[in-house]
Amino acid sequence: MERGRGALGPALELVHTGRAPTRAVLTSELGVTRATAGAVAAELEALGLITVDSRPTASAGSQGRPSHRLFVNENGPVVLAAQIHADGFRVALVGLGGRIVATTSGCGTIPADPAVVLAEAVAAGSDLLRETGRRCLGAGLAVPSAVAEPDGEALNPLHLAWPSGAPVRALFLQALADAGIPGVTDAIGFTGNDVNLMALAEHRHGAGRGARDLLCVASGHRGVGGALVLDGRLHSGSSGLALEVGHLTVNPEGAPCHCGSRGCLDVEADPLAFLVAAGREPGPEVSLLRQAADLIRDEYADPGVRAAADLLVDRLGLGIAGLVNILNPDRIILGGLHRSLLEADPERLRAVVADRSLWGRSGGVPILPCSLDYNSLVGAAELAWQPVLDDPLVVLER
Amino acid sequence: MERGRGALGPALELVHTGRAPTRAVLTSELGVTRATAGAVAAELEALGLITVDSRPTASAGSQGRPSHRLFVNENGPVVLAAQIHADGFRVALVGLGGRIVATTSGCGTIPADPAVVLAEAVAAGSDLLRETGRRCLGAGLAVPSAVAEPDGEALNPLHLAWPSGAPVRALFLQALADAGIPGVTDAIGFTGNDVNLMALAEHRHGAGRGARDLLCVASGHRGVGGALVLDGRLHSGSSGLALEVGHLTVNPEGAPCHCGSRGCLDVEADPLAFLVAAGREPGPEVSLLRQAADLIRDEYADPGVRAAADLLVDRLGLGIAGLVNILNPDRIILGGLHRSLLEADPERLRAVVADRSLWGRSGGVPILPCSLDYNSLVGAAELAWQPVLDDPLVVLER
DNA sequence: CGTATTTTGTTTAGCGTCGGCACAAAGTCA
DNA sequence: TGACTTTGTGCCGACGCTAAACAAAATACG
Repeated sequence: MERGRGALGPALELVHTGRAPTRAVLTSELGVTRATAGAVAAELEALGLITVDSRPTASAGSQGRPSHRLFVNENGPVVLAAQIHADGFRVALVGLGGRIVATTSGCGTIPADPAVVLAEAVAAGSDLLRETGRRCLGAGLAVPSAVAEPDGEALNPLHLAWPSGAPVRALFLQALADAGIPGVTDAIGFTGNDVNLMALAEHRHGAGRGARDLLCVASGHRGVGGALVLDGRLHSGSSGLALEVGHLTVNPEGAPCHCGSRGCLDVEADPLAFLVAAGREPGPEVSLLRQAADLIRDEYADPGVRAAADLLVDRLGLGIAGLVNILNPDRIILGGLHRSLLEADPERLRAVVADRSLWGRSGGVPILPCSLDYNSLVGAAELAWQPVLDDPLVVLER
Repeated sequence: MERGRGALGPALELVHTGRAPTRAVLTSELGVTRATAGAVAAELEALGLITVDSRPTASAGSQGRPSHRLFVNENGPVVLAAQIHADGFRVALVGLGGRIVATTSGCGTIPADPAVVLAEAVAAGSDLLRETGRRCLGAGLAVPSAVAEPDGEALNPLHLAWPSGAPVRALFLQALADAGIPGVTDAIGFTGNDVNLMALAEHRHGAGRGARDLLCVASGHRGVGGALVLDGRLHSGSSGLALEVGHLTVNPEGAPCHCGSRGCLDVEADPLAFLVAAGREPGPEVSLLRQAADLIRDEYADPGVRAAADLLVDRLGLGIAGLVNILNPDRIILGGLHRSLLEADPERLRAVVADRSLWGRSGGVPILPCSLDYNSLVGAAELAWQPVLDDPLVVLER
């Protein structure tokens, strides 16, 4: 009927990730004619996904007719994103462009039954949907553990007191169905490890934008997680268990690890390791990450704290160098404790990585702190948006 | 003009990799109608790339009209593949389907000037082309070292006495141009690390067929190499230096390595390490790999040899388990010495990997020996075939 | 042994999607 | 103000596919 069907998804992704501010850019990025790009934009606008500002822009610079500007529709549909963490859960409605439209959280002890938490989170999301009146096109969930494919089971969710192997995806889908969230069918509901989702979010909307091979490393509470985005897609391995980087050996004389080895990244470079190295007694009141990050922020001048930070940076650098030798990414982003360590002394970590990775060439890879708030939450939303980005028509015409 | 243009490349790849023996299979694999599949097959036949056997097949089994069978054209065009190794070079003409049409080799000491060797190899390939009268559509080169992108420079070609950073791709292209090989322009000539190319070949035509995430590990002379094929494409990292797996720590108390650490896979699991562990003096007459493989084949019953093999398997298993935790492949293929070790005792290696990888689930990944002769050579040919597989028309209509 | 059934291959018609092109619109530059 | 540059849009035609009918070649079954 109309022009521009095949290119609909790629075009939406370009606007979504902020890489197509105008129809002219869309034309070149998609490699189609202006006519087709115009038709694609018109179709996306008709679908309510993007808006076009055709007012004469006060354009500075180049000559020629100024472009109309393309925006994600700020009042368009949203997806429901939920994140479970050690201290509770957080739920958000996220629009295209990774914009958080509304968010709420629930705190307190996480019950041992994941179904209860997920039902609470979904109920909170349902409330948000009712309050805002937004149309919901999907839902995504972030959990702080590995998620095994193809069934979406949480493996070893250590700091949640959940049973290992809990079928979180099925439970999440059930909770969504029970809540009767309009627009979300059984087929749409995605689940992922929180570091994976941080990587996805940072790649689309944050410090990882434009990277082809993006490596993320983060430590939130206990242990160290990794994630890899290749050509814009999350690489989670054949069964979802890739980038379990916590058991790289970074200190042959180090502390024993439950994996049977010793000196693993997991036990040498997480918040607890940092607090212990700094000679602080970890308190139970706030999260280990918060305690560690506050210590770096407030007492970095203290020699003991500084020494502990340097030690952890050296260990972390060894682990990252190993990953650089294996994955050869073109950008690295750090989250959680590692972000704090990087920001406190960017040069030390870069030097260690460059020194221990095999070729100066790949050792010179940029290492950046993550740049988004709630990046796992936004990443969970990306999972939910993916079907829309793949083909806007089939999802919207339900 | 005709039907079936967009699907031409995918269709050729299906026949090339042996996944489309008939038009009927082509129909379902491409997700098109029988009409289109027929047109595609006709076009590929007209281009001289495939042949169709429409004789009434003595088909056993299913009912209905028997399919005509599709074959790669055995008398069709070829690509030139060259491999440089410690003992000399080998050159082959390789047709579609990874079939080696003709091959020759040059032995002797590799001169310190790579341009000389490459010119010799290309000259040998030129002779083969003249003798066979085949049309040549491209050329690929395999070298036993990392190859840095985007310029194709060989880094640390330790056992070739070449300078590190030698621009082997440019030299190869120059040699091809000097030889005036018809059909090969400056734009077509590809270079890759030999383990990478082994992985590519095994994925397309060997033990890796059908795998989605394929990990290869091999040791040919000194050191250990790795390679990864993701979704049918070689993952060589942002600058071609991915899967440098030789410096994974597999023995904290092990021998020092030139990288500054100790107990690296490179020095713990290569042919030299095996010969030393078995108490044999490596001789200079044949390659270290040959000596090690012969020892395993002929004297595996000897307690010292057996103990050395077990030790290397344990070290190798530790390294592979680390890779499994990071990459989560769905199949692993071993080459060189590691193939011999695997074939001598398949269960020991599998047990070590399963034991040391984090989840039994990903620990249960199949580990297989490589199955092709000259797999690096065939892989180099795959590099050269790739443009044809991507779009048969642009390459053939020159 | 002949007919129905199944599966494959081919032909024809039709249509959807995109490129090419001409033209209009909206700015800058001299 | 007029020439130039760049962007947006409408129209037409071509290309590449699907759909549907038909033909061919085997098996299944009475």
